[in-house]
Amino acid sequence: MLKTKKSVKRELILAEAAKLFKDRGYSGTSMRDLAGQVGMEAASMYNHIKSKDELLDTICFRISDTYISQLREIEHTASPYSDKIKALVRLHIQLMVEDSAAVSVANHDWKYLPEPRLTEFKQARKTYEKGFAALIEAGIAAGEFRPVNASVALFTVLSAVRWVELWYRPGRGLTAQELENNIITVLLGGLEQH
Amino acid sequence: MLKTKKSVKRELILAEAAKLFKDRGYSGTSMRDLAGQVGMEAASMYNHIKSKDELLDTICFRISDTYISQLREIEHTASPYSDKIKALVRLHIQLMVEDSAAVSVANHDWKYLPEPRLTEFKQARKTYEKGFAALIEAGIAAGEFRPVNASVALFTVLSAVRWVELWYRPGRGLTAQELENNIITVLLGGLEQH
DNA sequence: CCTACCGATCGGTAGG
DNA sequence: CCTACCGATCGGTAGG
Repeated sequence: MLKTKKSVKRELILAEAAKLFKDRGYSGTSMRDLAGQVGMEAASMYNHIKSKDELLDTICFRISDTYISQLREIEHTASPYSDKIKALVRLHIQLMVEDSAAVSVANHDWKYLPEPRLTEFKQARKTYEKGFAALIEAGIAAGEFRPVNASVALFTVLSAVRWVELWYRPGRGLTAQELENNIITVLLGGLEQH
Repeated sequence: MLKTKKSVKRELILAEAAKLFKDRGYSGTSMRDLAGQVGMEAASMYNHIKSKDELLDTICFRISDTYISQLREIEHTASPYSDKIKALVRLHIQLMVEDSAAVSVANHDWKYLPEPRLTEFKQARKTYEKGFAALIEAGIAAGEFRPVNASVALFTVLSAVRWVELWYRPGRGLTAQELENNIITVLLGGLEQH
């Protein structure tokens, strides 16, 4: 019972931390800022968390774990490579729309992770990128995709999805579905008419 | 003579500041870190600069001025819209390759600008985005581009170019030319075969 | 361009 | 969960 209440408070702190880290950056956010947002004194938060570093660590690795487990699932489906790539693009957009603060922190503030977690995070990201690139290369080998440089295609696709976090506001004209469809059209079909 | 030497030193400080801000963020970089990189004491830098804020301001507005003046030039050329978009994509990639630290700071740390410069920077960015989006819409109206949502296409293109700053290292397999050509192929032609 | 230093704020702990 | 407080570090200034 007590344990449950504490973990609820801990989740609240994590959620507010993600928002503040997104808006002001990890270094730009003080534990007193965060405490104010949560509604307690800075010292009191240390009953729920170990340190500022630990907040960043939890936020970053939850996101990277999600990406990697979803990639594994998609790898094991039997469908065309273009469908696999589309599914990954939709995954990125959905996560960004659902949990934009945490995704943003994992994208920008991971560099403040202290060792050895910094190295572990970079390795997780590399694992994900290699799996994604392998799908693109397989798609090229299968004749589904143009013979572009797979790394360039990978990063073009991955990054094309990242400004969603900066400008997309749900309910301002465009639904998440329309957003997905438009981005996939540009990335898979290209801007030009054929 | 003295004036020249001072401005040379000032440019050195600006260049090192851009590198540190890129690597550690604006808030994560102390004036003592920067002084160490430049080779003087923190207090001595204030003979060349006014404040830490002023460094950020100069870096950010130099970049936004460059983008806007180049956009104006491209707008006034008489060429197909797809060529105009390609020229803008090449401009982004070239600036990123040539001056990746400053571009990175203008992309990520502008939010630490103090008012009223923060508002001015946002306005400059909006001006650029509107000009870029207008070219995409004109291209759609002219039948050159698919009828996608122009805002989505704009941000997909703009952001597709941003991971260049994170992973591209000159002379590691890919030249800047090959990079440009591959990115343009994916964005304009699409990943899928047609 | 340096030494010496300012007040403010940082992440975190002690003790209740 | 709070008050009180720690040593460290921050951006910046005075004065030479």
